[in-house]
Amino acid sequence: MAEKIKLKDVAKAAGVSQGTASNVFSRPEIVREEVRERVHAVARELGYGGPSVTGRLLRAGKVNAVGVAAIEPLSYFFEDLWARQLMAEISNICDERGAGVALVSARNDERLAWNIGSALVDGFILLCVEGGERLVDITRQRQLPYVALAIGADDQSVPAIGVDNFNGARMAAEHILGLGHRRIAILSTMLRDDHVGPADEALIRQAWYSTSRDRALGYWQALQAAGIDPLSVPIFGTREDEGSTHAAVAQIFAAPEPPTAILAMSDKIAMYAVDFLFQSGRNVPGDVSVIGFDDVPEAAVATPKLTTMAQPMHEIARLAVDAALGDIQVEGRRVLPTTLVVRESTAPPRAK
Amino acid sequence: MAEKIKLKDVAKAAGVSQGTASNVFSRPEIVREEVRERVHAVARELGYGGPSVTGRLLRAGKVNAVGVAAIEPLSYFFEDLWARQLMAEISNICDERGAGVALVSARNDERLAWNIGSALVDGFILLCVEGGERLVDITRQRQLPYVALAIGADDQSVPAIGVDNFNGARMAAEHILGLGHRRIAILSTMLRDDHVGPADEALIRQAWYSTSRDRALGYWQALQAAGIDPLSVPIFGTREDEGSTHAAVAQIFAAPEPPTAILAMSDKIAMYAVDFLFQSGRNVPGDVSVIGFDDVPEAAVATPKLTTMAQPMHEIARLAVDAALGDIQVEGRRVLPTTLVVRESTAPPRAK
DNA sequence: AGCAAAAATTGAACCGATCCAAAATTGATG
DNA sequence: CATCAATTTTGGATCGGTTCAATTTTTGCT
Repeated sequence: MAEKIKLKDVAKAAGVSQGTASNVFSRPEIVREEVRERVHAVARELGYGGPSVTGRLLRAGKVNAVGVAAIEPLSYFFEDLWARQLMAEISNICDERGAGVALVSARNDERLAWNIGSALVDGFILLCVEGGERLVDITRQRQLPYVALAIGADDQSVPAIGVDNFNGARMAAEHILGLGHRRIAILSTMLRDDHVGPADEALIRQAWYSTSRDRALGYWQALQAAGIDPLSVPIFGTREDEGSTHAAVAQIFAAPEPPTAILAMSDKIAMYAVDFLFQSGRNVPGDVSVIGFDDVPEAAVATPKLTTMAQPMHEIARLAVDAALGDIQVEGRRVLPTTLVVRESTAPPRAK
Repeated sequence: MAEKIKLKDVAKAAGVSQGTASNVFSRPEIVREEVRERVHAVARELGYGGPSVTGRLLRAGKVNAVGVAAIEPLSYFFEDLWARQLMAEISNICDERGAGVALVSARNDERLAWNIGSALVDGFILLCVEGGERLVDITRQRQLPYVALAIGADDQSVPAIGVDNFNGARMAAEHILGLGHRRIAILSTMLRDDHVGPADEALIRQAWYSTSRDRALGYWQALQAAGIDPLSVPIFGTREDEGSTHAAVAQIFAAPEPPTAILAMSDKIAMYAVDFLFQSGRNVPGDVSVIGFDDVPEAAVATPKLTTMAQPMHEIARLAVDAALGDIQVEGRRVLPTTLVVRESTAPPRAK
């Protein structure tokens, strides 16, 4: 079988310089039509597959692709609700920009470092759901633009895009309070890696994940303003899975005066909670109102359709892609507002 | 701001040859520890970010990544059920192999050609749900290994991996017939781009999509063997969406003697059908049995849990990745068997 | 110490294009 | 026909590493 044909071969066979041959492919408008056609003809004849991407790349230094990275198995991108929604938005933006998307990930730090180190991209979008710090550290090595999403810690030196968790949570709580609820419980996302179950004030104020902490604080602020002592409302940490959520709800509703509303820090938690309430014969929103957070696509088609705080996913994705491509510079943390989406899972408490 | 540091600079500063410096990073085991450390120290001091991927690449000629391509918007990969499941498997395999995954797509042919032409990958996996022919043509240009999945046409010159649609469908029908059903209807995936609604024999035998045709023929074979005239069982083409499926089921159940079982060529169709049956007050599997095809993840959690023919997704993904990476050679069409997964949506017909 | 074998290091070629300044060609004009 | 400007083409430098044959250094053994 023939050797791999390169530009040089084509140039020689067509009797032009390599420079001209190169122009035929990458800037056809500057070469005389006659020459252009001859070169094309020769190329076709020789079976030349067009300029090698790698060669071009080396010269250009730009790949025109963004890498999305997470400390998770690669399949995380296709399985996790939030990641999926975000990826859909990110890929749409990349489509518009004509940029490619590469998925980069590994649970193992060493492997991840290698993958991040060798990904062919112009910049990274970091999905920092877990181990955000490490992910950022590893990415820094690469010396490419990057931006962190959903990062827990609030280190101002890392470019990050996040939502206003505090005010989002406050608005969620205000919605519930505005409906007239007074007995309320909170279902939290992870506060610390090793914690599940009832949480106290200290644990919350010192939570490892600022997302969870800020949302809790937002809820509290609204409760306080409504004259309810935040410390009197039960707050349970969950792992955002069925088991820990059901356990938490079970414990909450075992109390003598169970709540009439639940503030859930994620739609996933909210949906598991709704699930459990149905199974235990309670009606949502008839007996209990539930409000989620994030507005994942499933929230709109769940039964009942979930009331929740929507993250401006589209804008997050746009900013993230621009930052990763180096088109804009994100310094410190860029905070975006959330909006309340009222659907069917919240209603005034049943009149006594 | 300093210039970009390159390997050469590090080598000079550390007083070693560029070759040695290169080895420090890519084959550390062959350089003396003392030297290795000195070079690393210098590199750190200079702020060297590790060997540039591009440079390495140019030499190596291998990217160690597979591209997955489709004639769809990029977000298709995160939104479509089947694509998602497949991608999850593909990415797991790539994880194992230490290979990266790049998503390549566009609805527009020209853009797609450009994207495929400039994707930094070692090979392609083609998701040929639609316009498979064109996708293959475009990919061929690139002169890299590729393999087509779910391709409709059966051109033996394109390396493809598919499932045994004929026998899978036959087994599905045999399951239904084995339960005692005799009045049956078929809901088909697209037979031709322009067709929806009742189909006749000619249409099926000349279907544009061999997947649909083979499944239909498989059903017929089983029906025939059970002494039922295939031409007497209604078969409706759908677009695999809610509208066309509901319409088809409505029409089917408007007949004086409606069927007691439905053979659906995809889980998506099956789920929409179940949906409609519930809405019209019929019980599944009490009144009507429904069997799907594909075994998407949702089939296992639907209500009722869907009986279906499982595609060996894991193996498909493994073969596809190996082929795209050029590790194995797929010639012509490689056909994999499907397996029956009995869940809750099928049962014997109600005794008369 | 002497010498062969093993290990480490070097230097230059090479991967496949793009880019740019300089040279060659073409065309218009006086 | 000479001159000048505009258009094309050329050759060689460059991007940032890897690799391999050749060379130098180290090690092991007598």
